[in-house]
Amino acid sequence: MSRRTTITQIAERLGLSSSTISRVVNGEKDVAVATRSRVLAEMALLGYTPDPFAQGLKTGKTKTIQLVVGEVDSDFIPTIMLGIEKEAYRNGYRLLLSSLDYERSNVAKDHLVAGVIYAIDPVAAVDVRTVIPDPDTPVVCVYGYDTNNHYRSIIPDDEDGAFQATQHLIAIGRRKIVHIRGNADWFATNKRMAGYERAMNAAGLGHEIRVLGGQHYVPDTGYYAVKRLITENIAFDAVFSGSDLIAVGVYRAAQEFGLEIPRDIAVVGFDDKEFTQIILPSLATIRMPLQEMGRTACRTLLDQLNEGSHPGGQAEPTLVRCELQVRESAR
Amino acid sequence: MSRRTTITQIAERLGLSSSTISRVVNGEKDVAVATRSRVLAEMALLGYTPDPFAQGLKTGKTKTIQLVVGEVDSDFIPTIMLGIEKEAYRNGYRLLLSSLDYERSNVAKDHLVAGVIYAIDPVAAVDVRTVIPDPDTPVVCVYGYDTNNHYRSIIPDDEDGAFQATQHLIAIGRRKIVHIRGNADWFATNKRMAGYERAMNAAGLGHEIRVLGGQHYVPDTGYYAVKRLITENIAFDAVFSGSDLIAVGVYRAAQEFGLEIPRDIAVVGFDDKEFTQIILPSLATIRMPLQEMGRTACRTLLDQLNEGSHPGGQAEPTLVRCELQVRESAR
DNA sequence: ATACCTTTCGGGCACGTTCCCGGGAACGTG
DNA sequence: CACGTTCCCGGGAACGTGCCCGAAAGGTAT
Repeated sequence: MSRRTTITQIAERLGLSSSTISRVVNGEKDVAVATRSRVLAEMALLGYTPDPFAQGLKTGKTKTIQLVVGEVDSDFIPTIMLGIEKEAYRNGYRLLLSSLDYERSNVAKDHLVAGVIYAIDPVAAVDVRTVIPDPDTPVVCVYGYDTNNHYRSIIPDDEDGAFQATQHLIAIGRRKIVHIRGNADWFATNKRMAGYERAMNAAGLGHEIRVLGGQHYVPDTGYYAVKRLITENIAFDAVFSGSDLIAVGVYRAAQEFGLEIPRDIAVVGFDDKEFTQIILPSLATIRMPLQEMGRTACRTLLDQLNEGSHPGGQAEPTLVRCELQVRESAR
Repeated sequence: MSRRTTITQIAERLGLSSSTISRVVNGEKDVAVATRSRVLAEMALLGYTPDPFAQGLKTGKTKTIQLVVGEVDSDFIPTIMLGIEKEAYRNGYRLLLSSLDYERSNVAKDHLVAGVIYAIDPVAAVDVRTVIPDPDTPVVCVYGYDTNNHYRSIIPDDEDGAFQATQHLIAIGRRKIVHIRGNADWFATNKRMAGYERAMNAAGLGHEIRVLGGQHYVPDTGYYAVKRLITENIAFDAVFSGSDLIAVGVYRAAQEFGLEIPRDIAVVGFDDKEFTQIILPSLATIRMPLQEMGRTACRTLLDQLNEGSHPGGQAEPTLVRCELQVRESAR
């Protein structure tokens, strides 16, 4: 219950006015070097921190950014959050957490937050403008993206990741490389397929391009794709899976039909989920730099906040480079 | 940039005083029914919400609770967070997110938060009192617990979970059940062993009790334990693993030595990680009610906030019941 | 009729901070 | 010496809300 130290207390103890203390707190120029250091010393002594409420009330600005997540217990969001958090706190910003389900219409309703970061699963792409009531609050999307590019967004470079995966399979001597894709509702599905095709064409393997799947991102999609290849007697020596989960299906089919990984078929997945290092053989995959994506998203928002410059018209999503993780399934 | 509607605006439009509006906002009794409804209608019309800054400045109280997490990208924390979040927002509280790493000494430093929830990995048990500067701020721990029970904490009932696991193995006809435990630094390790022993004794299998492991919660611990059993020619028909990760090691050893799961040995893990449903055969395990734990933790904190009653002396941790997930590895 | 209580409402100060404005001292420049 | 300019610093009004205190109106008991 002990009252916190205020700006006026310091002023009285030093025989100054509260205005002066305020000036040194905000780092303004109109204060002598001697007085400044005196104030700083006293502040440190009493352990002064400015009252966020009084500050917010007076200025109308906040050092709080709202973090809206689709599902907190999604696989990737937490790591993204970690990146956002580091960057935010490093710049003296607080993080207000809220789930999309429970905020819906009242995101940034009270002028309590300086900006909003949307960390949403891209599958459930929403028109972000419909959710933000105030068109003036800066918004940045990460992982998912705003459907009409009205706000800036940071997303993984799926196309390049797929390119790396395919290129690696080619590099270890595979030629008949099959791509098993997920459902096309998700934009990344096409990006990954494009990367696969580009790598094949670049290696002069355009005639070997073969794409299967197209169902959901679950093991069954991989299982049935491989099963079909075998029953139809189509030769292949490698699989680039649209996701790690699809690769699990490939594993199951391979085991069932007596194919050995990676001897008979090499496999590369996408996502770098935890189990890729647990299953046998360990699954080579594409790792998305989740933490860096979060960091970049926060950085982008902070820049908008400082410059006060609004993105204005359209803005292409910023792509972040993915990285190949070479493991037993593809070497 | 448009200014928000304030309490005084409503007062002027209705020919009342700001005090009256304040009274109806806070639901106090000294206001006529007629005036109350008039004010409420006007509030709804203008879309009024009280300014959190002005409120906080005046009252010194906040509707914000601080959520301190060990590692956001830990396996269990996110789901716990989800439970906390639901309960918090349902009661009109905001959630301030901060990581232990970046907050350390300045948790709840400014009187900005009403209370603190610690969602920490229990392995790195900290003396929470040393981190909270103000002894008067209510604190609740979840998943991990305060080493000296100075604050209330919500943790899974590891002992009962282990009991259920062992009991199930007995129910499906196994007798020579081995327990492979993790490292004893973590308090839950002993709880789980105790549950195992209690179930064995209750079934009159006390003479069959056999505990191995004791190293870290990694696959190798399970692998070498099983390897030792086999090389020393000790008969066993089931394994209760201290964690899912340890069970993975059991799987590997079983495969290496030609033991079939669950025919030769049944396996039950602990944690219900995602990969338990991906590996073959799917791993039976104990599921911790993470979301409910979060909910309970938040509920507990809110109760403390409302009653203003401090836990006072010591408080035993609240145990939340775990649930057995029967899968292929143990049926 | 007076005294007293209850209900309903307004006036006004305070919370801690920012910011505009103005004043004095010091420092030049003609 | 008079003047303008720069550098420091204080006074005081807000920001939107809560809350204490008192006032007016109406009712009831004496």
